[in-house]
Amino acid sequence: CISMEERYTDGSKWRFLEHKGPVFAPPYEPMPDKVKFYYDGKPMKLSAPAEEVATFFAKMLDHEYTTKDIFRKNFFKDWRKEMTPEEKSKISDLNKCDFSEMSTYFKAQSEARKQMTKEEKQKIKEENERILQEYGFCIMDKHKERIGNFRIEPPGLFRGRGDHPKMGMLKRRIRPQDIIINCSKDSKIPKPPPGTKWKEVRHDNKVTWLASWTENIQGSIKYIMLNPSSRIKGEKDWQKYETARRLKKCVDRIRTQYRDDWKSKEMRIRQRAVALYFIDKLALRAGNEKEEGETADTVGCCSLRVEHIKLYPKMDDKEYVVEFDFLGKDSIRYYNKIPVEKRVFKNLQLFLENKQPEDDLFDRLNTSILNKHLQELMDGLTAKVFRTYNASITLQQQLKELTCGDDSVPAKILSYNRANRAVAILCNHQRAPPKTFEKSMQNLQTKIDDKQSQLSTARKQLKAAKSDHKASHDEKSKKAVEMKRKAVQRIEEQLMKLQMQATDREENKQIALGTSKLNYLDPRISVAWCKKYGIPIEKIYNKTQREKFAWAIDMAEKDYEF
DNA sequence: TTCAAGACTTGACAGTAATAAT
DNA sequence: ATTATTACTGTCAAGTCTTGAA
Repeated sequence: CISMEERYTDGSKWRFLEHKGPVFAPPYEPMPDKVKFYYDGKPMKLSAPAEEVATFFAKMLDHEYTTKDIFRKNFFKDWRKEMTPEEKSKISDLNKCDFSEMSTYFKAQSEARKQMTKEEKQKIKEENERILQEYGFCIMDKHKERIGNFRIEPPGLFRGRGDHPKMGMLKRRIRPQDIIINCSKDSKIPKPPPGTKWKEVRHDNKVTWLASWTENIQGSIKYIMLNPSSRIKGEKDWQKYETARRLKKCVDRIRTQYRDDWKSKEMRIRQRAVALYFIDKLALRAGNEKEEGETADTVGCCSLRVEHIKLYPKMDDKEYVVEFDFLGKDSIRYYNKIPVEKRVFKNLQLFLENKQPEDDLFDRLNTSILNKHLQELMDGLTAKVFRTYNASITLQQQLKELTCGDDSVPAKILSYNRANRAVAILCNHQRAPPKTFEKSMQNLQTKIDDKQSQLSTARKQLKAAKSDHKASHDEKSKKAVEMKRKAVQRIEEQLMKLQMQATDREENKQIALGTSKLNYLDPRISVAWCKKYGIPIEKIYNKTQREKFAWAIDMAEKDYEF
């Protein structure tokens, strides 16, 4: 068994690390000559670099964002950088560019890929498997571990989320000379592709990554790291939940404290206390400040602006209602109306005084001030621990409330999903309703209707069999009654299962359960629940999830308490 | 104290594989 | 066997938080 503390006391993450380096994106294959690009109605042969970037645009032609001004502007600017001087002087207006033949060509290609024979598909699959076996694993401290992302991201056009100022920019191709390799000195150093060199080979065992490079859009660093099933990720995950459990022990004290701070003479303390209240009660993210113009305009708690909240002294039958409306991570909208305590409300009014809509709500606060304060309240406490804690405790409490021991397995699973859903709603984990949602809902309803008529038929048959038996009283008719009874029972079960499915799906239309399940819910709660109610763990976690949570599946007994 | 760089977690979603229905 | 549907996996962007230098 591994210890709760870090494996090494000096902050090192490993002693030995050996891997084969990353897999690069396949090189660009020029268009066949018959596929033409047209400028101003006339065919024009592009140089390979310009053509490659043009194909990125052509591949996206069906997407709405290729019509957006910013996207087009950014793309065109970066595209021109790849052109020869002649191309540059000729191609001056994106609106005169016709990529449609390229687009058609790619569609045909993807159609052809779908039409491949079984053998061809099998061959590709085997090749992928070979690459996985060769590059997808590493050795870390005597263990063979799965690597998370061993393929380098291919070049393409950047599509940020939401209203991103950099959408359409060229994400450049990553070459071996861009890559920093990290491994141990005494390992076999990965070989760069023939004729190339790595940017650097280093041996830093204070970090967990195997390779890194700097991407050109934001200038941030990207990493190759291990899969969630690895020891190093698993231990970290466990640690995260243990920190959240420590918060459970002192959360009452912290709540008392911040409520007290609502009355503080100092503005910065009041702001800190109100912000913390939101983080605790609404599971808001911390909200680091962001560089303006570099990313989409999104906020979290500390970066909320005046324009993001509205105060209603009275709304319907409630008093002191705060209405939140802002774009959070990934530009997902957060909309919520909640009644708050009078003191919070009065404080908010105070914070809003003499401010413009675009001013910060908490002008005396940022995440680093808040986290410094939290650190003093509990070792290892930061804003995000509240999200983990509230998510996990909600799951545990909802499971307790919703699960009925006498329920069938599908009913219990519906309860589990509802508990999971409560968490997803708390964390505002939304998804776009699946494109085929309405249709698939209809299909399910048809199935239910069919099943219902099957049931009534079966019931009639049972009735008939019974009266038959009453008349004859022989063995054969008795058996027939039993058969029919079983048939009815079976159909009833199937019907119930379908109805459960329909309910579950309907309630889940705009809610994404995956993120909370993977990142916020202490898996030991789920494992314990499965054990307690005799639910196979496979019903809750698929294979990947079971691998990620192997530590919890090993560890938790039916009486585990978060 | 501020700032940026760095390392790591969290997040929605698209493409693909697996399974079910026809 | 083929097609439709669902489940899963990989992708890669966007957060959080820490650290170290100015």
